Amino acid sequence: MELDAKYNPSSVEDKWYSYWLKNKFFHSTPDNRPAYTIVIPPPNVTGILHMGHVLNNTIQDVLVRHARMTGYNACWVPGTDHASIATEAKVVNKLAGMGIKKRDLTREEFLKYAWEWKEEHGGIILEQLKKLGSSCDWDRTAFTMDEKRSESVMKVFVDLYEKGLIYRGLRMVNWDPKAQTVLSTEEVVYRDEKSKLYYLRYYVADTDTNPVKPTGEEGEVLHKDSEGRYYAIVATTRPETIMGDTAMCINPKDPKNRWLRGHKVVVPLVDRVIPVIEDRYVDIEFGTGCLKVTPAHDVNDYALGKTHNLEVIDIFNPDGTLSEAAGMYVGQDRMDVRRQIAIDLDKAALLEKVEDYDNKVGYSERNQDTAVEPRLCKQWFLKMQHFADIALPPVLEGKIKFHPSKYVTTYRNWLENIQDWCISRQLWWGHRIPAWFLPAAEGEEEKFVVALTLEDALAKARKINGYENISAEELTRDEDALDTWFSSWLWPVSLFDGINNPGNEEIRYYYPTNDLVTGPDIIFFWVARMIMAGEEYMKDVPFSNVYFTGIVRDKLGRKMSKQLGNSPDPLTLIAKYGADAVRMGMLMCSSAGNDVLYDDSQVEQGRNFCGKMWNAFRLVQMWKVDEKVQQPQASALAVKWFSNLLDKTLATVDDHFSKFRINDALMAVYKLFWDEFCAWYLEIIKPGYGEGMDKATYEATLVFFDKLLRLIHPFMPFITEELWQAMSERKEGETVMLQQYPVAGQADEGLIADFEIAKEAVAGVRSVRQDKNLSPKDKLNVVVDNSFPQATMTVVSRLANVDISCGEASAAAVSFVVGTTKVSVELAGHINVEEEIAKLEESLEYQHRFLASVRSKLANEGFVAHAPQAVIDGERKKESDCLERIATIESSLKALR
RNA sequence: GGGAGCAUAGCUCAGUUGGUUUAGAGCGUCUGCCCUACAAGCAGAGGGUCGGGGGUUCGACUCCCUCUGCUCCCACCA
Repeated sequence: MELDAKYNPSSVEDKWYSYWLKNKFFHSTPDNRPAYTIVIPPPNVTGILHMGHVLNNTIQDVLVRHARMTGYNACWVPGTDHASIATEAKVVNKLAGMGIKKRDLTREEFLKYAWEWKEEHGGIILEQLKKLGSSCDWDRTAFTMDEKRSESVMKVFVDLYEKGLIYRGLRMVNWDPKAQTVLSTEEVVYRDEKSKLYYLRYYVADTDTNPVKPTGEEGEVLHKDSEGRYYAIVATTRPETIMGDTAMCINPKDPKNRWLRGHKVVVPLVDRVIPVIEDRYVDIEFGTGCLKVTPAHDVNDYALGKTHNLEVIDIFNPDGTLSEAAGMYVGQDRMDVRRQIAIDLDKAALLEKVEDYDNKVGYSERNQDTAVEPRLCKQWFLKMQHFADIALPPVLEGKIKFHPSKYVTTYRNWLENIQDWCISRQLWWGHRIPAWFLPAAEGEEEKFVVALTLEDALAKARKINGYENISAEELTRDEDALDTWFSSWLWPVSLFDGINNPGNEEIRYYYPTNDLVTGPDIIFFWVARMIMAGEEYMKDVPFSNVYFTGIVRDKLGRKMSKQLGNSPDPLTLIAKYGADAVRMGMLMCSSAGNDVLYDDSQVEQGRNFCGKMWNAFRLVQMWKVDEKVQQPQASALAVKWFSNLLDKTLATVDDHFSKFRINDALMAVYKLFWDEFCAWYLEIIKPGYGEGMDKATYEATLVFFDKLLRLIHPFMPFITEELWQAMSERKEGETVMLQQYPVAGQADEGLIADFEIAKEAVAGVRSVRQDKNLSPKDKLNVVVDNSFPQATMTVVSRLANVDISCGEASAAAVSFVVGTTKVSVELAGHINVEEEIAKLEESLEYQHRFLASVRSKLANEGFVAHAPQAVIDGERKKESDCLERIATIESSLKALR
């Protein structure tokens, strides 16, 4: 087979990916092998591949391919997430572009557009994953809103409701005025913001009937205007909410404001009279110690309102504009009103001052330009204490291991302070809540039934007193959909239909899955909740290991983002460098849990490695076996050495895999191939120009190459398949991806150590050459001690281009020490005695200093008394080795002089 | 405000219960090489008082305290 001079990934990758697909190599069905299962973190169905996906999915693919080659029935289940908020927002935007408003459409019409959008854009990301080489079982591709998954969600909702874990309640929730839906606390991200603190005048209203009586206490602060009217000053960041004020609150222990006790004050501009209440909640030190209370628009104020029985005035519409209830600025956006009301207050001499103020403002995780509004409304909640109780033990007890383990603390803290999960969303794109409302009279408490179908709902409704004759038409289904995560938390179970069809063959075989690879940013959203659902519905953990990847950043450490334009397009990279190069580039710089600083140079390194493999293969391939050629000694030794080194490295790689140190495993493999196999092994056995190669060496080399390809395959699937296929005639249906992963054997450490001495000797001679400006082509004479590993001399001779012998070097030689033996390069005519003496003296001095440090340790009675024997022996060995080296250097010096 | 983590070569990071010759790797840098596998390469070299200070110990990059500087997570201070 003729190979191109350069590796061309694009012509190779599609070819082998289709081959793998055609032969269904990725497909898994239960059999008698142990299962190895990964469920993909389902990407947004209409999303496109970014660098984070590349990292995440490369790691999953490495794990899956490795497992597949080590005897497991490996199954990587792919799928996509309906991502309700994000997708609905995209559809709303698209419709807006067409001049259609969501609220002008019926639910059915809107969903028709949404499904069209999903069909059009959905699944693109899965095609992109294929370009990466992902070995997912595509026959199992799922969608969080497909039939089975939807059915699972409905069943779980009904089940949890019946267990009393789901309830409906009026709560202060986080409202996204743009998407016009409620969000869970986890979906709100807080951002530092430069804002203003407005100091407003609240005049005392009841001076006629209840004159202000200063207490005269120390610290009392009275405010009186030029006309002698008393007023309080309230500091607020949100002056636009004063229309909703129903009280002003002071701390009963605050001497500054105690004179306000029992009074009423006037809300500025609004002219509503509100009471002054007292509560220890108020921070005396903050602002003026006076707090305006707006129960409808602040969580704490709501709590205050409850204890003090205050009226709740909701002044906002769902879209964040002011409502009729505000009485002023009706219809204007809350942010515009904030600016305007400051002006109006100032004009009315009700604005005392404005200060700069840093505070945190909540935004929707999905929508970074509209601040979240606390809002009082009725929603569906899931009680979480029960789930926290069942999800904590498996992680604390190590049944589930987190990599890195520091996330156990994060996990624990969250579960120990768990809040109920708001699961309803005012969206149409999602799983519609299976609850039906019964007709109820005005002011009467709402009545509803939760059921899988309308028929069930009707049957349930008819059992309620007074509704025995209700008809299906009178039931109205809840308009809301469920939080996206309410379907993804079932993912490891629902993918194998474990909810609808408990105990089926697949769920029994594939569950629990093995490893989960995901980002720490969704540890609460997803990881924790999957553990909850797994424990609730399978009475078992959903996975044994969670590998948390870092965030992909640019080389300056900035997050990749569209705005910064610092996020390369993975497909462009793959087209330019090849998928294997991109995979390797991502893997090299990623240790579990650490952020990844991405730089093109890493991918270039991956590309270079492909080139190296390619060329090494070309070299081996051009060799011809000559039966008449005897195996050279150097080759025989090289074969033995590399075989042992391979065994040693395999053990290292196994160890790295077992600890999820994927990048270390890759690094070990990289060095084995490049430094050891190419730079040493191939150079030793390489026949001279035009010469044939002996059969034994050639065959051993093919065995090595085959093992190396298998070893590298999980990391770089395409080039390894290409080369493996090119190695010999392969039958249709054969593939490297289903070969056995190389198994480590016992390595001869002594042989490897001897060989290291030889390598150092070679490097030493080369260094002398470079130093003396001698061509590598000129053969030199080298003399070594008897202690030099004799068997390796032939290797030194070959690689350093020297004649090597044991014995005494002449005076005209340059010497260096390798380990404890002397290597001398005969250099008659090239030697500068002064220089060599200086060099040797320098190294002699160094050895003496080292000797002194070792001896001072050994002379230390404490050391000798306390240190373990092995350590003391080690120091003794250092001492004797050092003495040997000193003797060697001194003899060289003597010879020179 | 609470919690977690990090600080080792120019850059990115290893350093696994304290002792493995005087701390390692990859990339980058410098020098010399186009030698029929590979210049996307080969050969060689330089580069660190392990953030500062203190302590424990015979011995500290490793354990403890403290300071400094970053990062992340959580939290209702208007």
